[in-house]
Amino acid sequence: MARPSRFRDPDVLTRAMLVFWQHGFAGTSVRHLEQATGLTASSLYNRFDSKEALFASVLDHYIVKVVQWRIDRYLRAEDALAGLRRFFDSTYDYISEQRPPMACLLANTALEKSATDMAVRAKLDRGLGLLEDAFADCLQRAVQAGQLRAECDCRRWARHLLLCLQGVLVDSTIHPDHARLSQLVDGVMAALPVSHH
Amino acid sequence: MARPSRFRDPDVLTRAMLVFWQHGFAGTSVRHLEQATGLTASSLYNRFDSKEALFASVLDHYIVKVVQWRIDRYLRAEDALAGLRRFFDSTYDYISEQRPPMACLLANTALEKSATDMAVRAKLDRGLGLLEDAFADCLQRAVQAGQLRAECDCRRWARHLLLCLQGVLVDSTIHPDHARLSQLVDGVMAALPVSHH
DNA sequence: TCCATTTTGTAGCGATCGTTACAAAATGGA
DNA sequence: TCCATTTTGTAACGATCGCTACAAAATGGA
Repeated sequence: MARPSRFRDPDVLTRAMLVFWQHGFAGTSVRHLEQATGLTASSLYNRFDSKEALFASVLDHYIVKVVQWRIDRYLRAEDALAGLRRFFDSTYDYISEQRPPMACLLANTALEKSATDMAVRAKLDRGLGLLEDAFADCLQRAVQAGQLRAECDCRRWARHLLLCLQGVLVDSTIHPDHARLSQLVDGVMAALPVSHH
Repeated sequence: MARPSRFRDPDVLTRAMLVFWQHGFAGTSVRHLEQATGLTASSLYNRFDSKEALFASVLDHYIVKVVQWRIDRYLRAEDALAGLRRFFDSTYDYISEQRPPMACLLANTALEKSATDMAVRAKLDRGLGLLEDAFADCLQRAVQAGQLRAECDCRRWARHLLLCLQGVLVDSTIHPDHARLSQLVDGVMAALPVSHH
C-alpha cells in the first residue's frame, strides 16, 4: 500500500530518550535527534508532529522502559528491604564517574520545564506515581514480613522514599561517587521504622 | 576618565539570576537577558565575556544572595530545630501555585549542565557545601540544646538533610501544594534522632 | 577645549534553530 | 504495469541563536 517505514518506533524512542536524558529538552536539537536516530527530520516530523510531541512520547517511553523496568527489577524481590536497598544502589549505574551522569529524565524535566507545561507535568506525575505506588507495595510487604513495624504508614513513607530518591539523583550528579551515594542510602534506609525483635 | 556605567553589577546579576532560575541556561537567550536587565547585548558582553561567564557570575551571586541569605535567616535561630523546620517550610515561597515554580538554581543547574562543565560543578559543590555546613552547625546546636540525641552524627545527618532538601525541591515542582510539602517536611523532621526525656 | 578612555546603541555577522515544501523512492492493490 | 499511498532524502524557509564591529555618547584629565 505504501513505502515501508525504515524504523521501529521503540528503537527511535529509545535513542531519542537517551539524547533528551543527557541534554534536556532545550539542549537537544532536531539535528542531534537526526544523528542519534539515524533518521532525517522529514521522517521524524512525519511520525511526530513536533519536537514537543516527540518529547511527550519519549516521556511515556521512559516511564515504561526505565521506571517500570526498574520497579519490576528491584521492588518485587522476595526480601522487600533488600530489594529497596538495591533499587537505590542501582541509581549509581545511571550516575557514574565514567560517562556524563544521566540522573533521571523525570527529575530533569521537572526542574527544566514542568513549571509551565501542564501536559508534561501530568506525565511526570504519572511516572512518579508509579514509583510511589511501588514503594508503598514494597514497604507493605516488608511490614507483612516483619521487617518493618506494623504501625508503619506505608503511603507516607513511600512519599518520603520518593523524595529521597530525587534528592539522591541531584546530589549524585554533583558528586558521582559510589562511597558517598552508599552512605546516603545507608541514611535513607536507617530512617525507616525497622522492627526490633 | 570614561563614560560611566548605567548599571550596578548586583542589580544586573539579580535580574539575570531570575531569568536563568526560571528558564535554565539553555532556555535563556541573550535577548531575554537584555530585556530582563534593561541593557543591550553590547553592555553585557562588555562586562562579561560570554553568556557562560555571566552564568558563572550569576551562580556566585545566587550562592550569596539566596543560599547564604536563607542560611542566615533560618538556620541561626535560637531554637535550632524550629529554624530548621522553617527553613524547609520556606521553600514554598519559591515553589508556589501562583507563579512558575523556581526550585533552586543550584539543583536546576546540577541536572541541566553539571555533567560536563567542571567549573559549574565546582560552584554547585561550594554552594551546597555551605548548606551542608550550616545544617551541621544547626544540628550540633540542637544536640547541645538537648533537642537531639548526643550520639547524633551531625555531619552525616546534614548530608541527609541536604539530600531531602533537593528531593523536596523536585517533588514540589511537580506538586506545588503546600499541604503536601508540609507533610513531606513532617517526615523529614520526624526522621531526625530526637532525644526522649 | 580637546583628548584618551570606556560604555553605549545600532546593526548585523555567520551559524543554527524548529519546521516544511517538494519530489524521488518504495510498496500493495487493481 | 500503472496507480494510489506513504516514507524518504534534499534543500531550504524565516526566525532566532550567541556574539561582535563600529561609531556615537559621555566622562575626567590635560
